[in-house]
Amino acid sequence: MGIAKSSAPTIVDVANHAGVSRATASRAMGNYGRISEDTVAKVRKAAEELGYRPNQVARAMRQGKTKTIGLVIIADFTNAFFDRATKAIVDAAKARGYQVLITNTDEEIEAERQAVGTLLEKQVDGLIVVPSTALVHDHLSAAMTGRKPVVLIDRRVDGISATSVTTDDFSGTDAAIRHAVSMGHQRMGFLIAAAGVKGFSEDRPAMLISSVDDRVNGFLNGAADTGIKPKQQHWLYCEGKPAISEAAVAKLLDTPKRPTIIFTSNNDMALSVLKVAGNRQLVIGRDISLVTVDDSQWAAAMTPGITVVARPVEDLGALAVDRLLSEINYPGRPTEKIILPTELLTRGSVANLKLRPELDPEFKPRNQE
Amino acid sequence: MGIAKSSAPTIVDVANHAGVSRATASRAMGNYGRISEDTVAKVRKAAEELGYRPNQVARAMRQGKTKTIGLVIIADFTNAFFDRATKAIVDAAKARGYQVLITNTDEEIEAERQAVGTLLEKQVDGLIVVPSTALVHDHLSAAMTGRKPVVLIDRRVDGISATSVTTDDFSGTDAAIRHAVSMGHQRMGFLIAAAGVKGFSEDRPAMLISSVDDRVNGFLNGAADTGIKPKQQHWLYCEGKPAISEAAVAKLLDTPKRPTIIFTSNNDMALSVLKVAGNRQLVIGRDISLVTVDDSQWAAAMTPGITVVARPVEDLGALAVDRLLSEINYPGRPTEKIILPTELLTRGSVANLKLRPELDPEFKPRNQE
DNA sequence: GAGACTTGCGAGAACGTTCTCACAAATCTT
DNA sequence: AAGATTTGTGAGAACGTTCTCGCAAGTCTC
Repeated sequence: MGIAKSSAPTIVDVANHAGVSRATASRAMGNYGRISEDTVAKVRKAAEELGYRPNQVARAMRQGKTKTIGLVIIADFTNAFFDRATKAIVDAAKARGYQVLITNTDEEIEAERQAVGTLLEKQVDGLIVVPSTALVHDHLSAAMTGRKPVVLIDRRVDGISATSVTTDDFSGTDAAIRHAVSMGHQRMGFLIAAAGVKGFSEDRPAMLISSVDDRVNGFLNGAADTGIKPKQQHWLYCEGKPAISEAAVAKLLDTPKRPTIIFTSNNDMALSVLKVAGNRQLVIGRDISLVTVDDSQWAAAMTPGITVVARPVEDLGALAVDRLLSEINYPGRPTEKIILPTELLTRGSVANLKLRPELDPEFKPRNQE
Repeated sequence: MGIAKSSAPTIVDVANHAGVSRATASRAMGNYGRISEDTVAKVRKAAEELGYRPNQVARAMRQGKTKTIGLVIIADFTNAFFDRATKAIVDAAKARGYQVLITNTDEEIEAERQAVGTLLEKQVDGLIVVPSTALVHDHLSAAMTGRKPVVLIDRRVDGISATSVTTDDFSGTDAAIRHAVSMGHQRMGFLIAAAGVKGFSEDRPAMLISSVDDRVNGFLNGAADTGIKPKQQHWLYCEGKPAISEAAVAKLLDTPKRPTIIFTSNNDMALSVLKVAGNRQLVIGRDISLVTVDDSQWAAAMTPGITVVARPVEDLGALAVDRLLSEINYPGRPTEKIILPTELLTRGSVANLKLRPELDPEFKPRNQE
């Protein structure tokens, strides 16, 4: 009841309606300080009647805490990481009373720098960042100096003390190679996402993001341990555009003694393999084998299923929120570089050349019957 | 330079450092009011030296505008809509100087109600909502009464005056049916996502979300116009969980005269078809045909490609931001129900039974040679 | 039953900005 | 050259909260 107000009711309206002071009304709504139960009930009732909603901007202004975290993420192409991580982070934050301000950098450092700046101006309590490069981190360090905790996910950055939550891509790729070798594969293609490269190239670029670097090293380790000779390896570092990676796949398939298996460092490139192989009537898991990083619904549903290095992205997101909030609420906590385990999910996309050596186009039958 | 301060510099620090008043410093930073160029330069220099960043919370408090919009979206399973729409909205908002606070309702009305409340408390300037149900909208109407514009996307809600941006799913599904008929299909399965249903059922639930309702009506229209008899239609309304939809697919494939083609109302269900068909050695586009709604990278990359009703999700997101901002900045603008066109992308997942009638398991050769 | 302590509440400041108003100095009129 | 107008600046209020402090009334202690 009462006179219709043009603007939303404030704590003053509630106080007047309940016949108490502003301070008392605030205490009643906020459950703090000394206050009698009767007064709380009276104020709550008044608030209810007026449809009062506390103004969190004003509260943030006074308390210096917005209960909001900033998410700086990369959402290009079908990036299989983006949707899973975002959902996990948003849900975990909500469960702990925080909201998420989201910004997208299309893997561009300037966009990232600007996004961090904007989020800091909005007074977020902390940041979760997928760093677009390991080379530049002054803006992140500056945020930390300004007492805003930063948690990096998916990729590490050297020379910064921030907590990071990443996955053990080295072991994942290493395991993938061993699996391939156990299935009789020797000639291996490797398609590696590299933001800095123009087109594609066999030369390793100066800097790779840490997760991709780990995948490369895991590949090398697995290959060395299983006796795969460098000559049998076909490497292509490749920028992200679908047209480019499709050309790279074509190039791999056109090599004289072409690989029997292709590893791709992300899902977009795996899709390029599917597409180009399909155009050439090559059947995955028979004529050409495929392993990629990151599981997905379609990788599991296809026939054959795609063998993948699965990463616990949901756990990663939830853990990042967990760490960030503890650094927000207990400043000075030591930071940590957390590495979550990966898992090789073997499906049908890797042909068993030991059982069916004739699937290798280079196969020469010893004796014909 | 200067004495190290524990907290971030404010406009007062800038004013002192530049030797002007708070008001003048604010004018210099904000480019408004009467102010000399010399003073602007002096203040800007001081701000630069101190590393001043305006506190947007304080600004929001004073101006009553946060330059933030709230996004209430559904991110369950692989929802192909979520990532594309989110990216489009975030990018469009950023381009116009707005940030996005994102919350996820797992298609639960209570979560939606709570999310809207939280976002309003955070004083967002407007809301973009994927409504989880068409039945309840008091919280959305209340937001609009409180002068916070609301734009609905993906799904319409009757009885609310909010602007909505949806896609013409009726025509899309209608076109899909006609295409199927032109390819010789007569017995059709239809797998329809329905949140309210337990398990799956042939009975149409009391309420479907508008986009799904449009798909059903488009199916019926296309079927009626092309002379498909109701007896040849196999309908299953189905809840979202993968295990359930896989059981529903199995049921369709087990019907005595099973459908030659299955339409699914979303990508999750299409993946269930892929999976179950694969398990039974049925090849998509040969033994069983498939059409779904929403294009995706994998649908295009697979062999055969999946025929889809493509919806302009990026346009939809950008347009939603556009409309929302114009309602924010020009209150009282008339609202509008915008419907964007869909497009049938025909790929190989629909077998041509006219050319190859023997692909129909019910095919009886007229004369054997 | 008088001092010590506890309880409940209100007055006022504070958070960092922008906006309104007032006013002095500079410039324009004729 | 005196009034009228424009220009540039500062003082202070305002946004809606929460927090600190002080004070009156109530309760305990011996």
